[in-house]
Formats: sequence, structure tokens, C-alpha cells
Amino acid sequence: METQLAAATMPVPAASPTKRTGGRSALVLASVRSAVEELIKERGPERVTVPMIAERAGVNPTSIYRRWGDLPTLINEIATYRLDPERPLPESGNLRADLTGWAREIVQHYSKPVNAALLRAGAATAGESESDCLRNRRAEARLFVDRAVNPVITVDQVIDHLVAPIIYRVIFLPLTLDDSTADRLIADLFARA
Amino acid sequence: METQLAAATMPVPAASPTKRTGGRSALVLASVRSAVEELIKERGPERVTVPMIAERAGVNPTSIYRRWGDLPTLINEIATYRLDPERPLPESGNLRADLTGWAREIVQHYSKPVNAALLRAGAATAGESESDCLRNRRAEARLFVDRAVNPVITVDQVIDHLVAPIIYRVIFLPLTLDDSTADRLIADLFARA
DNA sequence: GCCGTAATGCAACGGTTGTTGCTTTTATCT
DNA sequence: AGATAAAAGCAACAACCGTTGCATTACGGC
Repeated sequence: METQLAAATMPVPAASPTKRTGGRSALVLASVRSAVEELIKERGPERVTVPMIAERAGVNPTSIYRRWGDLPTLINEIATYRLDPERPLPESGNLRADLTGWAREIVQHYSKPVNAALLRAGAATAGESESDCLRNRRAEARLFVDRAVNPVITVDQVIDHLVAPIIYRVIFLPLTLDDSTADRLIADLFARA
Repeated sequence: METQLAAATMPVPAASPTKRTGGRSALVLASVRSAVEELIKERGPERVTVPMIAERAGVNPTSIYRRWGDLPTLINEIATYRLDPERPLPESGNLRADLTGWAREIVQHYSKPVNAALLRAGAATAGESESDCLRNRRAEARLFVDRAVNPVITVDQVIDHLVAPIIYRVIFLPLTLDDSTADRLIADLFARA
């Protein structure tokens, strides 16, 4: 067939479909992201549609459908990368101090209504395989515990008694979340150790 | 106006618009509920629509729209009352024993994929005012602590270190949830007291 | 058993959504 | 700079969704 001939002729079977991330694509990505964030804050995660996002972003709906395929997929991606996984983390040499700074940052992050709304939306799709918008947070927890010389506590304990209460309150009891929450949970966590 | 005349004539202004809960209505309610549960398990909470539910339930879509108005509202109601608030609760006279039984029940409940999916869906709408599908659970926690003679722990601690970790794992780490989870958390919780 | 009316069913509609084939733009590589 | 093809725009289309007015059923109170 034609493909065989072509394969024989070509030096390399063109197995490098170069992605385009810069320029216009980046602009579309950015404006779609902020459109989603605005709309989700304004109307709640359940009442946002793709055409609405497209209009707000000044972008054609087809661009969104072709890039993400799905509204849940799009929202989930935004929820996952809202808190930059590449950002600098506390590195004081003291586990408790590091976790304190880290927990405070998370509380502060999710105190913003936009981020709380995104988390709730992300929760809806969290069941399916690897679409978990909090996996970066757990990787960070693991990092802190793993590099400590004398951990005292386990990763599971950090998840259960620090991350979980914060996330639970963000989703279900947002009004009870304040700056003291992180410190209180840290105190509880290390009281046991 | 006519209304004034009517009001003067009538002995009681008919201020009792009797609801109809039995017979057909009950049947519709039941079949809609199981249709939602089936579909949410099959396709995930985000890919279910009202017409789909109506067809599966053998009910007219308008009935659903008029009764609940909204898909999120419907799903949220089901998520809220899936675990019967009137069910008997442990009442051993011992706080730790009661909480243990209660926590085991919750873990077992949410180990079923249907209930986990409903919880995720409920999380998406949890921000808005009083549409919180876990409020009954928190009321129960309060009951246990309030009636204990020497509580040892606070309601907030039950929320943060027992309820929150279970719910977090149900939503984001369903595979890590097993029968030992409840006991482990209870142990952690009372270790401090 | 009868009556009033709450609740469901039915049908038609206007608007929206998501898909598809094609054209235009433009990011990336040489 | 020029060539290539990835990504975005455009237009048209067939679903589908949710609303509304009216007819039908049958629950609940007498």
C-alpha cells in the first residue's frame, strides 16, 4: 500500500508531531483559563457551559472542544494546575516548620472562593483513574516526610490529619476556615508524636 | 378585588395546600431515585442528564423538572438522604464504642461505588448555603459528643480527624478505603485523649 | 363513594449544545 | 525566509435540553 512505500522512502517515519505551545495557543489557553475561573466563581461550577466559556474568552467553541473534548476534563485540568506544582516549597530542615508553612499556604489558597469552587468541581470527577486534582499536593506531602531525617509521623498521617481536614472544610464548611486552622491541625498532628 | 371578597367569604383562607406523597408520587420518586443511582454509577456524576433519568425511570421529564427544578438539586437531595437520618444509631453508653460503630457504618456505606459517586456529585454543590449532603452526619457527631458524660474529645476533633479523613479518601483515594480505616482513625483520635 | 386539586403525562417550541468538514492563520523546524 | 502542518476560526447541522400550556390521572379529605 501507499503507506508502506512512503515508509520505505522517508528517512524517519515522521514520528514527531511537534506540538505548538506558544503564541496564539498560549493566548487561547490563558484566556480560556481565566474565563473558566470567572464564570465558576460567578455561577457555580454546575452552571457553566463550554459556549459560555468560549464567548467570555473571545475564542471559538470548537477550539475548546477539540483541545479538551469535554467540560469536566477542562475544569479538572485547571483545578489541578491552579497551584503551580513548580513553585518553591518551604525547606527549613525542620519537618514541622515546613509542614506548617505548606499548610498555611494551602489554607490561604483555598480561602479564595475561585479556588474553592474549582476544588469542588474537581471532586466531582475525582473517581476516574488519574484525574485527581490533589495528587500534586500528596506528592508534596510525601516529599516533606521522605526527606526528614527523623520523620516522627507518616505520610498517611499527614494526609488524614492535615490535608483531609483542610480539604473537607474547604468543600463542605468553607466558613469555618481561617488562618488559625493550619496551626491548630499541625499542633494536633504533632501532639500525637 | 375578587381576592378580598373571597377572603371575606371563606372561613379559613385555604392556607393548607395538602401535599400528595403516596401512591403514584411515591412510585415516581422511587424509580427516579434508582434511575439516578444506576446512571451515576454507570457514567459518572457529570455525564448524567435529566432526560436520561426520566427515560430510565419510565417517567416524563417534566415531572422531574417540576419537582426538583434542577439536576444538581435532584442529585443533591438523593445524596443527602441516601443514608437514612432516622436509622438507629449506636447507643452503648461509651463514646468510643459508639463512634467506632458509627465510623465503620460510614466507611462501609461509602465503599459502595454508587454512594461514593453520589458524594462526589454532592461535593460539587456543597458551597451554596444549606445544600450540604453531609450535614446529617455532622449532626450525628454532635449528638454522640453532647450526650457523653465525659466527652474527652470535641465535635471539631471528630470532624477533623474522623469524618474528614474518611470523606477525603472516599472522594480522592477510594482504593485506600478498607474496613480497618475506621478503627485506625478512632485509635488515632483517642490516642491524644 | 365523590369532589377538588395536586401531580403526572403529553406535545410543541425556541434556544443551546456539541459535531463535522472546510478554510484560514501562524508556530515551529529547516 | 520558506515550507509544513498544528491549531484556531467559520458555518451549518442534527441532536438535545428545558420550558410552557393544556389534558389526564388519581391522592387525600369530606
